[in-house]
This record gives sequence, C-alpha cells and structure tokens, in this order.
Amino acid sequence: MHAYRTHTCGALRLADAGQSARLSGWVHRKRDHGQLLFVDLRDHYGVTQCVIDVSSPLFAAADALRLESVVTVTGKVVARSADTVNPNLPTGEVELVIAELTVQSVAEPLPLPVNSDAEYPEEIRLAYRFLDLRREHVHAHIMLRSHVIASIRRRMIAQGFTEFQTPILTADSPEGARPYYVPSRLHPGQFYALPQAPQQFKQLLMVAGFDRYFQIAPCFRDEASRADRAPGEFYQLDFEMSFVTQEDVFAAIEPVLHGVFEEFAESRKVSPLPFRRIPYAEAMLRYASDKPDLRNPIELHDATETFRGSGFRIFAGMIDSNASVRVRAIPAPGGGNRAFCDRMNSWAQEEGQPGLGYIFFRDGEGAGPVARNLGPERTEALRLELGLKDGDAVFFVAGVPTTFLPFASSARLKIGSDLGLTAQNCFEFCWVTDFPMYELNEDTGKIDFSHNPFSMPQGGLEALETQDPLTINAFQYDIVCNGAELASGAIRNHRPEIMYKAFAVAGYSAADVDARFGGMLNAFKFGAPPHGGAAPGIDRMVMLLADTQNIREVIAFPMTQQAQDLLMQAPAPISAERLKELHIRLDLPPARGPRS
RNA sequence: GGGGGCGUAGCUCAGUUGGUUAGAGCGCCGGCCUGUCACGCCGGAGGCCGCGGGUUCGAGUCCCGUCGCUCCCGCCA
Repeated sequence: MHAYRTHTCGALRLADAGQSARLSGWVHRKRDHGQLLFVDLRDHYGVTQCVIDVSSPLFAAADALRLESVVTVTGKVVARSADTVNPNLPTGEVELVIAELTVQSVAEPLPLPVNSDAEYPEEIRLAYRFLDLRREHVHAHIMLRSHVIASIRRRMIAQGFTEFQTPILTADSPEGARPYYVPSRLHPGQFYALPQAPQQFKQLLMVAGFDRYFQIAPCFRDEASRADRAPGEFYQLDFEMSFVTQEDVFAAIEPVLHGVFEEFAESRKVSPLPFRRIPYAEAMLRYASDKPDLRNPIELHDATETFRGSGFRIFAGMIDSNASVRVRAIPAPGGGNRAFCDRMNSWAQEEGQPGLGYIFFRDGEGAGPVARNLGPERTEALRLELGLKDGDAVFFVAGVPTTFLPFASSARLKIGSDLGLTAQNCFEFCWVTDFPMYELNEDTGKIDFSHNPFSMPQGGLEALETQDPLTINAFQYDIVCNGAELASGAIRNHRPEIMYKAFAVAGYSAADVDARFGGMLNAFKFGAPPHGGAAPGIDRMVMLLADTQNIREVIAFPMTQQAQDLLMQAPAPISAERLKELHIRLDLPPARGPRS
C-alpha cells in the first residue's frame, strides 16, 4: 500500500465499500460524541468522513488531534446506513473506519479558521495566506485562475499564436506609469527597469517576423492600487499580430474571450459574437463613459436644444454663457414618482452636485419644477423623443462635458441598479473604438497623447499635417465587459515618418523621439510589417468570472493596498554590504513606512 | 498628495438622550454525550471600547488630534 494514500479525499464512492483504503489530508473538522468521533479529512480534492469509536486504542490520539494537523489514516471503507448518508458530499455515501493513524504534521492553534468562509481581517489572511488559501472560496478562485489561463493558452495557440517570453530586467519605457527600478551591480549608478508591459518587445517580435505573438505577461507599475487594481504587479494576455487591420485583431481575439467566458460562465449569459462596436464619441454621448456597462439599458440623450432659451433659467443661462455647455437627459423608466426623484436628488447632493433636475410623468403630463419652468410643449416633445410614459422619469445633468460626464455616468448606473433595470447574471461585451489621438491638457493648455503614442492615427501622415489634432482619431480600441475595461489595444504606428510627426504634434522633437524610442524606431527603419494587438487583463477576467470585486481574491499571494507582502515581509531593508555592492548610499533619513 | 467610511472580546457585530457591573453569536478552554456532518447540552475564561488630549459630576457614546484599515479622487491603458 502506498505510504500516504490509495485514494484522494474526494475519491471514495459506494462501489469502494468493503475495500481497505489509505487517505492523507488535513483535519478539517471533528465531531466528538464522547464514545464516537467523526473526523472530516480534507485535501485538494475533497472531504471524506472518517470515524473511530472508543473501542479503538487510537481513540484518544484521534480525539486529541488539532484542526489542520496533517494525518494519514488507513482502514476499511464502509457504506453508510441510509439515514446517515450525507447528500451534500460527493463521498457522502461512505466513510472510512480508522484502523491506523499517523500524524504527519501537528498544527498549532489556528490564527484564522480554515473550515469556514466567514469574513476575516485581510491583514491576518495575508500574513497567513497559506492557511487562507486552504479555505474553500480562495482555493476555488486560484484554481479558476489557473484553468482560465490554461484555456487562454489553448485557445490562443489554436488561433495560430505563439507564446514568447520577454525580459523582466529591461529599460525604462516612457509609457506613463511610474516604473520599478533595479540597481545594476556591474554598472555603477545605472538601473534596470521592470516592464510596465512588454509593448516594445512584442512590436520588435513583429518586426522580427514571428507574425502572431502572445504571452501571459507580468507587468509592473509603481502606482496606487484600487479594489480592482493590484499594486506593483499584474498579468495581461499580451498579444500582437502582423499584417492586420483592426477588424482582423477583433476577429482573432473575440473567439478566445468569448470561448473562455462561455467555458467558465456557468449559468451566466455571454454576449454573442461578434461583440458590439461603439465608437468612443458615441459611447460618451449615450453612456457618458468610455467603458459602458451594457447590462444597463439606459441611454442618455442630448437635450441641449430643449433647454436653450427655455424658461428653465439655470440651464438656459449656462447654455448661453458657454458654447461648450451641453445638457444630457437620463431616462428612468419606472422612476416616475416624487420619492424616487427626491432620493436621486439627495444622492446627487451627497456626490457634491448642486442637485439633479428631473421631470416625472403622471396623469398624461410632466410634473416637477423643471417641467413647470420648461412648459408643457417642450416637456411633451422631450417625452416623445425619449419614448417615456406615465410612471417614468427623466433626469438632467448640464455643464461642460469633461466635468459632468463622470457624474452623468454614475447617475446612469445608479438609476439602472436602483430601478432594477440592470441585467444580472450576464457578461455584456463591447468594443469601444476610434479613441481620440490627442487631448487638451487643461492645466498646461498643450496637446497630449490621449492614450498610447504608439497608435496609428486615422488618416496617417496627411491627417497629422492637415487636421486639427483634437479631431484626429487613432486606431485605438478598448474591450469592455460589464463596465470594466478588460483590454486596450491599437493598430500600431510602424512608420518612422508618421511617428516623428505624431510626436511633433505633441511637442516632442525628433531628437526626443530618438532618445526615448530609438531602439524600436531603428527597427522600423529595416522593414516593419503593419501590426496591432491588445492586452486583456488576466486578473480582471478572473474577477469577473469569480464574481468578486476584490482583486486580492484571485491572486495567490497578493500584496496589501500599501504594496507590502505581509507573508514574505517585502519590501525590506538590505544589508550595508549589499548596498555597497550596488553602489547605493542611503543619504536620506529612513522614511517612516506606512507600517514600520 | 486629497476626500469619505470604519476602529467595542481571538472573529463578526449590538450598545438607546452622555448615566450603575459593556452584551450577543461564532471561536477557545473544561465537563457530558455511540450516528454526527455548521453535531448537541452544561459551565468557564477572555475587554486600556485603536491611541493621546479635552468638555462634563459622569464619556464606548460629544469635541480636537493622532495611528491603522478600507473605498474613492489624483495617478494608472
């Protein structure tokens, strides 16, 4: 008989009754009946009930076992009587009668309960992550992550992609985020940077003729974390393709994402292929967001003309005084009562807004202060345009778009969820396309890249030379699922002359461009294929599939919000010798850490 | 860097208008129990109410400061 086990703790069935078996695992739970003891033994595969009574010489030893000790038990598998079968357990028709017991590893009293998924302070969970990972939910999430990644690999390879590894110790790349640096021992005063993304390497692989690249790529960014954004490091499905249009990129990755989500969606619906394409400008108009949650059916309408010169002086005055002011109407089907409208208004004030204007429809007409000031004709025209009826409401936000859009988006989401309009148990995908190439920096008044400077401007060199830069779109796209940005991508700019011009528009000289992107630009001077790609976030995908809001639930060994590893104690000081070797002298007094 | 929320037993939380000895469930410890499976029953231990200051006859409760956690803004494809 094998030293540790003949079966896993999830394996035994009624058909095994009568055999001898050996199981190894953790003491999950004990039920002590005085003369009779049940021990639930758990491993990765499941739980099996083991039983021993007072007639056994091992009874006292079994009784004394502490939870989470590791033991090996050997004995006969017996069928449970009909009234003691546990239908909730795959192994619940049998139990193992303990005849031999070996304690492989004794567990001390536990700092957190393993046999319960009850909430526990995150600090303790992270410091004892090896225990936390034994718990059912987290264990399942990490397994889901692994299965998702395996599915992605399989599907990418089936689509003709090849997996590559790119350097972790590399050069700083000016992509926006703050990089992590690693001091060089051999080159005093010089530093490697950890990649924020393998962006330039994957483009170089295209120049090298590999045609279709992918990587489950670690990315490093020294930026503040969020509930859905891990500090320090995260993983992307990074991919790139040669000789492709934007539609070719969509056609290659859609079946992968759709397939992965279908595979792990369980009962949840996944948007059919092809995913909807929504131009950026339309997304901002209809959803006030570049990552619309399409589970929510509400669409905004422009109502600027309805209010221009109207009796509703606040909006009419704003429109007259500033040509860029717009009014957006947010329909709220079923929200047509004063209680709901007042509640929304209070919410808006809590959000720091002056309030939230509304009209609600009853008895065949519009009610509320806005309707009174607007007058019956304009109110009725608006009602018809929005397709509203008695019992519905409409809310209004007004101002300069860049200022009011984030609030309008929040209001849309809140109305959808408060009125129960937002669909549940589904994954609603869309592409948001045609992002602007440039944007106006409101602080400096200068023109900045609005996304990735490597994107190809629509219209190419001619557009850069002739158009107002703020009207130029890029072949730049996002993939959005349930209001979360899952990926960003682009058709890249592979033409040096267009690259120099694109940077010139944003105020960079040719020398600047050479200094910052010399390596990649140089490669483009020796025959570069047109290419493009994207990089869906792995952690985000698993979060959606695991239906969790917290990214730390889908990472085996996450850091805290303050980017500390409580298990391995990182970051940590290093010895004076090591510092010297790295040519580093700590001149500044030690800064007090977040928790020193 | 800025804003919001939270901080009471090991854990989750309750604690009224400022008023006697700060409670419950879970966990832990002890006892009982031969068919449980979140076993059950009895008993017990366990509290600087985050920390410091203030107001008050009296503070878990009100005020100020501070520390920690968390969420958001900035930032971040």
